[in-house]
Parts: sequence; C-alpha cells; structure tokens
Amino acid sequence: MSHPEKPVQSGYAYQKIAEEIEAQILRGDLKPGDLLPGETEMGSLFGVTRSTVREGLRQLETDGLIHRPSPRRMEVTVPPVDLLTTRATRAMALMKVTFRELVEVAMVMEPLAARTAAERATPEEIEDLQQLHAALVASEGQLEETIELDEKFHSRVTEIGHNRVLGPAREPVGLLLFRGFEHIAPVATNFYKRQIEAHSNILAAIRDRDVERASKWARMHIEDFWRGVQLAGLDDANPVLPRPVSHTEGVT
Amino acid sequence: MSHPEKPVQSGYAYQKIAEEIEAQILRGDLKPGDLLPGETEMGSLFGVTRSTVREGLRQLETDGLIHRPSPRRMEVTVPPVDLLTTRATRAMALMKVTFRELVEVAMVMEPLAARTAAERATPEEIEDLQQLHAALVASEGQLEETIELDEKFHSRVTEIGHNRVLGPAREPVGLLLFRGFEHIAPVATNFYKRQIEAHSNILAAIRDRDVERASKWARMHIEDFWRGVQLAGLDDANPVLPRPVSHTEGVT
DNA sequence: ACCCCTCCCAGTGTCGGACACTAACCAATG
DNA sequence: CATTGGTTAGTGTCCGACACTGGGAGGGGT
Repeated sequence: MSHPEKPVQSGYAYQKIAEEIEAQILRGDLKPGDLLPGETEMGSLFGVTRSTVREGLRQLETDGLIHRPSPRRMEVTVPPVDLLTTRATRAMALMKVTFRELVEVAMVMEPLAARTAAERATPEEIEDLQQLHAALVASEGQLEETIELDEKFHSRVTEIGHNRVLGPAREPVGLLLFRGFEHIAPVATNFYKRQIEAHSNILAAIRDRDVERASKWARMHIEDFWRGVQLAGLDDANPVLPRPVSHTEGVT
Repeated sequence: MSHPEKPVQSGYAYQKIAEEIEAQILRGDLKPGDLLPGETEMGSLFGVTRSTVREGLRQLETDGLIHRPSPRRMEVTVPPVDLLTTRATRAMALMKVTFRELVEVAMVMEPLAARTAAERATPEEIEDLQQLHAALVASEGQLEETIELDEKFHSRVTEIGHNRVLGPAREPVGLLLFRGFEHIAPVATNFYKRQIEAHSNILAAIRDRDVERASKWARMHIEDFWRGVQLAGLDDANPVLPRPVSHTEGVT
C-alpha cells in the first residue's frame, strides 16, 4: 500500500506481454488506431515465441483493447461498448441476479436516461426514436418483436442522452430485464397497450424537451413493469440470457 | 432477424472452441466449479492442436468464465465482479468520458446505493462501515488516503445494499470519479470536513435505517462533489485511471 | 499519364512435436 | 497411520513448418 506503482507482472510470459502492451496503451504510448508490429517481430522484441505472443494478443483482443479490422492489420482500439455490455450481461445472468435487483436499478437508470434524452436529443434522433416507436405500435400482439423493439427503444433513448457512462451501465440491465415480458405478457392485462402508452408518453416528453415528464414516465414505466413481475411471481426469479452472445465484433 | 438461433461461429478455430465452451457454460452443461479436460484432450476432442485450444482458453479466461485455481486445475467460474469493473473502468477512461457524465450517473447511483444499504444493512456491516468512516476521519488532511478511503466507503455502502446489479454498475463510476478529489481538494474550502460530514450523515442514516435521509445525503454528497468539479474547472475534463490494472485475479 | 490486372510476398492461422518443470497421485517405508 | 519419496500427467514455452490470403509491386492496356 505504500508503493503506488506495483509491477504486478505474474510469472507467465504471455501475461507479461499482455500487461506490457496494455500498459503502453493506457499510458498513451499506443493510441487507438495505431497498428501493432507483426507477431513474429513482437516475438523477437519480447524474446518469446510467436505462440506466446499470440496468447498475449488473444487476451488483449478479448479485452477489446486491440482488434483486427482486416486479417492483415492488428490495431489498437477503444473497447467497443457492446463488448462491455455483453460481458456484464453474461456475468449477471451467471451470478443469477433477480428481477428485484434489476428493477431496483432500472428504477433510477431509466428515468435518468429519459431525462438526459429530453435534454439533449437532436431532431434527427427524435425522428429516429419516433420510427422505433411506430414499429412497436405496429408489432402489437407479437411478443418476440415487442420485446426486441422495447429493448431497442430504451437503448436508443439512452444513446440519445449522450452520456457514455450511462450506456454501458444501463444496457445489461435492460437486456436482462425486458426478457421478463415473456412471462409477464400472458398474465398482465392490456399488456401491449400499456407498453405502448408508456413509450409514447416518454417519447412525447422527449420531443417537448420536458425533462421532468420524461423522467416521471420512465419511472412509471418501470413501476408498471415491476407490478407485472410481481403478478407473474418473478420477484426473485433469475432472468435468462437474451440470446447466445458472440465474440465476433459488429461493424458499426 | 427471422432466425432466433444464429450459429455465428466465426471462421477461426480458436474462436469456435471458445464459443463452444462458452455455450456449454451458458447452457448449464458446464457449471461453475466443474473442471475442464486437459488441453491435449480437448485438442483431440475438437480436432485441433493444443496451441489452438490454448488460444481459445485464453479468451475464456480473459472473460472470466474459466480460471486456474491451481496451475493444475482449470475450472468454470462465474466472472468475478472486480474483473467486470476493471474492464469497464479502463474502457471508460479510454473513451475519455467527462466528469460531467460521471457525476450525472453518480447522482442517481449513489443515492440508490445508500438507500438500499439503509434498508438492508446488517449490524455487522454497519459496524464495518463505521470503522471505515473512522479511518477516513483519522486520515484528514492526507489526500491519497482520503481518496482511497472515500472510494472504499462508497464501495462498501453499495455492497451492503446487497444488490448484485448495482455493484458492477456503480463501481467504475466511483473509481473514476473520486480520483477527481486530487484536483478538487486544493481549490475547495473545508474539503476534508465536508467530506467527513457527508459520510457521517450517510452512515448515521444507514444506522437509523432512514432510507430517505440516506438517499438525500448521498445525493447532496455528489452535488457537493459536482460543485467542487466546477470550481476546479473539471466539468469536461477526463478522469484518469486509478492505477495500473492487472489481470491477475485477486484471491478473495 | 492513368487505370486495371496479375503476380508475389509477408503475415496469419494452424499444425505437430519437443522439453523443462511441478503439482498431484501413489506406493513403499517408518 | 502418517511420512516420504518417486512417478506422472499436464502446463508453459519453444521450434519449425505449411497453406492461405490480403495488399502492394509491377507490368500491360487505353
């Protein structure tokens, strides 16, 4: 605790390599966009074999610190958000969090998302959101589609808030939470209508730049969801993973 | 979008392996605690070389889905939380989030943490928190210690809330945020005293199980922090990484 | 001079085999 | 029955090799 700098290099060579490169990235010696030397070259550079270098690189790649835009280039990156959310979502599912826990957090995240969106959305973003909402309305009655559009709507609202901290924090919660509809829809009355009403109110508030109203409706939306959860007896049930998570990077 | 099941196996063998094992874990075929076959065996199992298997394993290990409790065992795990927060923290630092963004989120997270803590803390946990607070009081005037104890206090409060979703969501924010004290302390008047006052009020509220008061004080604490940020002119500044993040797993 | 096609090379993904080192198992010993 | 010592399977690292391919070099057409 006395030394702020602790050279915690674990004994394994491949880890040392990963740590070294990671340090260079964090220190700024390597900036996003820079491309790395070939594996063979790094090998001789670090005094290890290519196989060893490879394991180190795989570690960094999994962390999202480097990636391969083309099979020929290996360059430094800022970890893509979806990678973060993917991992967090998976982890939460595995640690068997309950709907209660998810709702508790969603109860403050969603209002914040809505509030920031109302504050900062550009006209184009609002337009985009409106289309998403239209799609939701159109898919009334179709469970799977509704769930997906619902999640997408909330996700988009968050994006519109232009807060890069909120995104990764909220997404996993939404991803796990809204899957609950699957079990709620059958037991809740007027499920689709209430869903649509809430969203259209949030949307309207964002359009009117009414921060408070946006926030309030978002909260009510989650409260309503929570009632649904209770009705379905899911309070302490574990949500399931949306769908097989892939390691492949989406090109955005 | 029609097929719910998409066999998105990227061409690379090592990824296929990682994905296959990951799928088995998520599907529940492999449960935390189970231990994996040897690398050579998996090699012949999947029809690839050990080197290839190794790269796949490295990926899973980085994800925290498997780990090596002893150099001889390779077993399935639930990704440890600190691994999640570590990655998220690093990513946020790299994407150069601003203090403004962090505060915005902290403004809802910390009150929630305090509120849940007030609701559910056990006497022992409260005792523990009290000691932490005492340490903070004792370290008045010492910047580095104060920062660390501050972060630890908030972290502990969150833990006490017993919400496994809030933890991973809040931690990265706190980690990045409270480093700001480094620049705030010199320009803020009565910095240490205000810090201590806020914490002791939060603590008292938790002890009294006064949910609303706990929440309110937590909020004020962040608001005060935000004023400090503005005073120091850090609004749109980027926080820095707490300290070199290591890949080595902490044995808790 | 500029564009297009073709060829070549470096670099990657994968393979197979090899070796030192050590944790864990086993058996013999006290 | 506990201890001790040897055996062994499994890991971390190394070496060398090969097929495949993206991207650049160079040549030919307009």
